[in-house]
Parts: sequence; C-alpha cells; structure tokens
Amino acid sequence: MVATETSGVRGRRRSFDVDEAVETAMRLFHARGYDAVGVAELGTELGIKPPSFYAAFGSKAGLFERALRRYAAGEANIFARAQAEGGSMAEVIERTLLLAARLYPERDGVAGCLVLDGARNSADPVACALAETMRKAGVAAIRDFIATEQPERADALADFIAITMKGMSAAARDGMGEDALTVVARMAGRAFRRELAAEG
Amino acid sequence: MVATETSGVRGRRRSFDVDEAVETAMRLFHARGYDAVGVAELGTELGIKPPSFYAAFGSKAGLFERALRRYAAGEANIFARAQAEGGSMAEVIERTLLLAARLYPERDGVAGCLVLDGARNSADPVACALAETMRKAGVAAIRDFIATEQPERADALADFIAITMKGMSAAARDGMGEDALTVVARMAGRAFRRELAAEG
DNA sequence: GATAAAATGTAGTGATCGCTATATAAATCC
DNA sequence: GGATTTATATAGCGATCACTACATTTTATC
Repeated sequence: MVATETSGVRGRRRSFDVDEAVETAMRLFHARGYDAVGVAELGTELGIKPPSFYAAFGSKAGLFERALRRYAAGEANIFARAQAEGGSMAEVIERTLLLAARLYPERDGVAGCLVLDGARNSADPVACALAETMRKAGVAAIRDFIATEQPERADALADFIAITMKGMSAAARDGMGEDALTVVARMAGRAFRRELAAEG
Repeated sequence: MVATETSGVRGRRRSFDVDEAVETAMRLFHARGYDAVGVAELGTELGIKPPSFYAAFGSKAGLFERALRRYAAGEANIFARAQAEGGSMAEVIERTLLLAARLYPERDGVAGCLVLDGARNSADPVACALAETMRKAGVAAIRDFIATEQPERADALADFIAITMKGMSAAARDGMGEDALTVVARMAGRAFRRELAAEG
C-alpha cells in the first residue's frame, strides 16, 4: 500500500487522499444532510475503515467541519464571487442571488446550500453549531458590505437577502429548478434595488 | 383505567386521548424534526407503550401524517386565515407573510413551519412524501389565488411567496425573532405589490 | 357472573448508531 | 537489518432505531 497524500503539506502520511475523502463526504452530507449519513457509509464510500476514519478526522463532526470549510472555500461562496466581479452594491447583491439560482438546483442528487441546510434538523449539537457559525459569518459579510453604503438599514436588508437565500436553498432541495429560481432571484434583486431607492 | 377518548367519534376506545397525543407528537416533530424524535420518546411523552402506539397510529409516519394534518388545519394555515380577512390580493399576500412572522419565531422550543421543515433532511421517504404533498397543496392554493387576477405571472409570484415563507421558516428555526421577520415580511410584501404594479 | 373481544404491559426482535480496544501490517529511523 | 513508530484491519463496544410476539388485564356482551 502506498502513501498517496499529495495535496496536504501538513498532516501525517495516509494511505488515502484526505482531500478527496473530504470532497466525497461533502457531497454525501450535502445530498442527504448530516444525520442521514452514517459513519459506516462514509467509511465505505471513502474506502477506509473506522480506525483510519477517526485517526484522520477525529469524529464524524470533525469531518463535517472540514466538509463545510471546503464547501465555503469553493464555488459555493457565491457572495465572494459576486463581489469579485465588482459593480454597484445592488448589482453585487443581485448577482449573488443569481449565482444561488445557478448553484442550488439539484445536480447528481445534491441541491441547495450545505451551510444553510446541511445540518437542518440535526440532533447533533456540534454539527448544528458548526453550520450556525458559518451561516452567521456569511450573513455578517453581506451585512457589512451593505453597511458601507446603508449603515442604518444594513441589518434589515441583509436579513432579507439571507431569508431569500435560505428560501432558495430549501426550494431547490424541494425540487425547484434553475429557471424558476432565477425568476425569483430577479424579483428579489429588484426588491432590493427598490428598497435602496425608496429612502436611500 | 378509564376510556377517555371523548373527541373522536370514530375509532376504537382507547385509554388515552388520541387527539391530545397527536397534539403532543405535533409539538415534538415541530421542535426537532421527524427523524430526531424516536418512537420510544413519543411513547414516553404520550404516556403509552409501543403496542398501543402502533394500534392507534400504525407507524411513526402514520402519527406524523396526523400531526401534519392537525397542524395544517389549525392556526398554522396562515394563507387561509389571511384570505378570510378579505381585502385586495396584495393585502392578503402581505397579511400571510406577516402572520408567518408572528407564527414562526421560536416559542417553547418550536419554530418555523412543520410542513416546510418538519421532514427536512429526513431519511424516511414516507415522511418526506407526506410533507411534500402538503407543501405542494399550500403553494397551489396561493398560486390559484394569484391566478384569479394574474394568470400569466401566477407561478412566478407564487414561487416568490413560497420561497419567502421557506426562508422565513428556516430563519426562525435559526433563531430569528418576530421583529426581524416582520421587517422582512413587509419588504417582501412591498416587493409583491411592486411586481403587481410593474406590468399588471 | 361467564364469555368473548380488545387494548395493554413486558420483553425483546434484528439492525444501525457513533466510536474504540486490540492486534497486525507497514513505513521510518539508526 | 533490527527497533521503533505509525497506520491499518478485525471485531465489537453500549446505545438507540422502528417495530412486534406474547401473555395479561381490562372492557364489552350476554
């Protein structure tokens, strides 16, 4: 058996690719939620046995945390991606929602947002706390961004965007497709614009 | 031991109040989600043993179905309540969202909407199908209502309202309070009004 | 009160949960 | 190559999952 860990610089040598394992776990947690994916199934899908699993990740929640971080650091960070393209505040916000409409629909059994819905209804308080922390960080970034131009109404406007995204994630998990989500994203984008224009 | 079933006319006599049991189960499912509430806990909370449980409800999913129906037949049917008060279409829709903002925040450990989030991430396909059926019925009622005046845009507008409600339910389960939810509900109500005025 | 019917309590089914103790195999170091 | 360290596989931990067979008690009927 050969050590195949080529990506991570830190960490001990393992006979399996840790990053690849996190990727697989991310997909499983995303598809069915934290509680519905068991350690036995993770071991099978990852091709490792329980001791290796716990040596590498500490616990099921530990792997979930790594999956969450990987998720948030990739293409799922739609607000950062929208921000990177520049434009006005309203453009960035609407672009965020449109990216959600493209990212959230079901693909290969995966739908919605892992951070928003991955630990929904989970009985594990650790998993819930991990997801909550990342949710709060996400909405805080949006709030701070809005506050640069609208400090008074940043909370309310950020709440509106956060609720729209949570609703889009839930709707995608309930089967809504990209077209319908895009229509709603545009509506919410217009609403955001109009709220800005109303009293700005 | 005395037969205490006074409410239901049909059904066999039981030593416990079936309606009261459904109410208790509804609260438990609502608070933590379908999968996180076990039959053992239900039996304890309901004060009955497994055989009585299965004689009365058939299965855990059977009890969940009764809980869902009871939930949807009560004060949680916010769209029907909003419709009953009359007014314009926009008024009815905004009233629906404002009722959600009052109903969804956490009270006694219960938050959000049981239909929208009670079976979220559940591994039980029966429970998921039951909730999905009720979700579709709910959004269909809103769509049909909108279609009486806006047949062309009924689907899109109903999707927008459905997503807003799903987002509000998720946000409430994530800890958002009535005040913040109300602010967002008003924003969404204004957005709905403006969409109507835009091209009506 | 005897009999038939029905609901209940006791106990336990096999399966799965997250997780780990122990032992073996592999890789590293000198 | 021998010794030490590290990661692996085997097997199983106690707990909980939804659910049920069986015996008993309670209820209803006559």
